[in-house]
Amino acid sequence: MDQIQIFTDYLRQQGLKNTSQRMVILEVFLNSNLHYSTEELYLKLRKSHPRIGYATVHRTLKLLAECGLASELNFGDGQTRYEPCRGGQHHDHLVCTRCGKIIEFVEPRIEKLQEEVAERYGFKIMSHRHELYGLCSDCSVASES
Amino acid sequence: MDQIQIFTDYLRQQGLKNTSQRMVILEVFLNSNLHYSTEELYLKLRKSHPRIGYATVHRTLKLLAECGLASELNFGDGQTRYEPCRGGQHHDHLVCTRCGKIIEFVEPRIEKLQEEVAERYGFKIMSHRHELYGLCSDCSVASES
DNA sequence: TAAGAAAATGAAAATTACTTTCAGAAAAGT
DNA sequence: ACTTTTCTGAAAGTAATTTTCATTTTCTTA
Repeated sequence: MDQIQIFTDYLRQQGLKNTSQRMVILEVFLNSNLHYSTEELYLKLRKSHPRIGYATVHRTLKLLAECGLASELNFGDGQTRYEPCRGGQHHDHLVCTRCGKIIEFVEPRIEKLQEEVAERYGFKIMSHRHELYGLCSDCSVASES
Repeated sequence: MDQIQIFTDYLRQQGLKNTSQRMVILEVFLNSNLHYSTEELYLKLRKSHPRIGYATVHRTLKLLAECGLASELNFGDGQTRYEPCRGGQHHDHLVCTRCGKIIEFVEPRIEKLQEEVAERYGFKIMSHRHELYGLCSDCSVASES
């Protein structure tokens, strides 16, 4: 089942309506590998669909997060970002504090140790965030000058 | 060198002034093991020092973070929190999404794997955040009912 | 110690990101 | 088509944080 189907099913199931705006936002959102903030996605959409408002973009991103098609990210810059969930492997992020580049990483051994830690405290993990901040390879070279 | 000394040295070095407000805020902040938001610390301070303003508390917490005496935490509830840095071992957090309890954990093996991941991408880690969200032992028992 | 320069304070205003409101527009059921 | 319900977009409202500004305080320097 593709992502458009997942979304339309979710809308129907919730008694919500399938509007052209929602479809456009979903499509543009999916066809990118970026980590959009609401603002950024709104600005991008405005080029091709100038009539779509900020609030609609915001509300749609929330919906996408609800139905599992997007995940909310927060890198401490005061803006919530969204990335498409491709149903693949869970990943975390390296964030370059100089150029803003975001690299995704997968490290199952860390996931495993997390579980171990949680168990130590009788804690039941529902979600987590793990972000490494610093300089990406380009920027750490650049800053040596 | 104690923390008051670190702070006064930092102030002098930056050409900033050593005021009674700053000292009071530092003292109250250090004498607690909580993870204060600006609001919470302001309210606590107001009981003993009603003349201290919110903005001063906010500015002082920022200063403490700058000079390494506090670290900023962000658990996604829209409030920045601060905890005293005791120069001890680095720790991360388990956050109970039901009762708000915050448990600190230390897991050097995770720290080590992080470094390994960073190396994989030629990335130089400056800081990181790692938080596990879920139910603490009390709350997971309570929610079984 | 007093005077001057520089910075801090606290109240209020401004900013920022996000969320809600509301009147008109669009979708889905009848 | 008609009716009900939900959406939309613009604008207003929130909440946390940050800045402004007139006044006060601190830290030299005379």
